[in-house]
Amino acid sequence: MHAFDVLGDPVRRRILELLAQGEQPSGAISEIVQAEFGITQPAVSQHLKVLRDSGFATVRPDGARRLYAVDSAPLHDVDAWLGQFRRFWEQRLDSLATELARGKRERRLAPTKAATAKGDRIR
Amino acid sequence: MHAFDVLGDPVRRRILELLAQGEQPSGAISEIVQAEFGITQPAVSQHLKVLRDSGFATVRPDGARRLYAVDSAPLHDVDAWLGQFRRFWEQRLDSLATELARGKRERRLAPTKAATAKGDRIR
DNA sequence: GCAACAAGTAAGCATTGACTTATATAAGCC
DNA sequence: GGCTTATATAAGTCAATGCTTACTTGTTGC
Repeated sequence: MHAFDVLGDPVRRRILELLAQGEQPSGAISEIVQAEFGITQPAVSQHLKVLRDSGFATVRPDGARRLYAVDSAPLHDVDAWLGQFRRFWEQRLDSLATELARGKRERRLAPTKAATAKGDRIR
Repeated sequence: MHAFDVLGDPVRRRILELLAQGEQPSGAISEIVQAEFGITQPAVSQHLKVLRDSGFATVRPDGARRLYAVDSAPLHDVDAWLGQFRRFWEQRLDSLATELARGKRERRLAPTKAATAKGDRIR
């Protein structure tokens, strides 16, 4: 199963969010997810299996419990794939920054009608 | 359909990769994808519809053609979600950098048996 | 040892979604 | 106007997946 398919399920995303806060036993995860999504313990266990098999989570036995933790490797891969699109929003942020800088300079020199009409506040 | 579900499909990911290189007509995309995945034109058109409906792509008519382009907003959202895990691999990179620096320093001062035994080359 | 608990597996069912072929819409061209 | 090209939509099929209930496995504590 591809990394993006794994992340396609809201339950699995929620589990990863919980694990992002640190290692947790199956039971604690199950309890929260069952409450939030209204599904049974086996259903959660099946999702944990998917996360294990796809490398998103690691398990470590602790007596009768299983402690789950995030393995960031596949998430890193996803991040890398997104990399090829990052310039799109970074570019927009840059031009926004440029725009703001220009506006600020203009206001500093001589406040214009255009600048104030757009709803910009002069600080 | 959730952003991650959209990205779950390999055909849609490929289309986005193609669009990352710039605006392109449906036909050009279709041609490539059909060749690579062995699917029909309507199948590609349906994927384009999903990308449109979910906000990943925008369309603009050009005569009989439709020019598609990436809309980065949902990709940016996905990137933001990944943000909560970024520290996991950044932390690992930091410790790797530290480790390399330590190794380099040790080798510079006095090459040890341990360092060379691990297969490290002295440059 | 055995009851209780924690977690995973099995089997079956329902839904979703990605594909196909067939068809519709609309623009380009002679 | 009528043929061709470009793209989208409709309807139907099939496989994948996420759920359920039932059951198994392994650990704890008396």
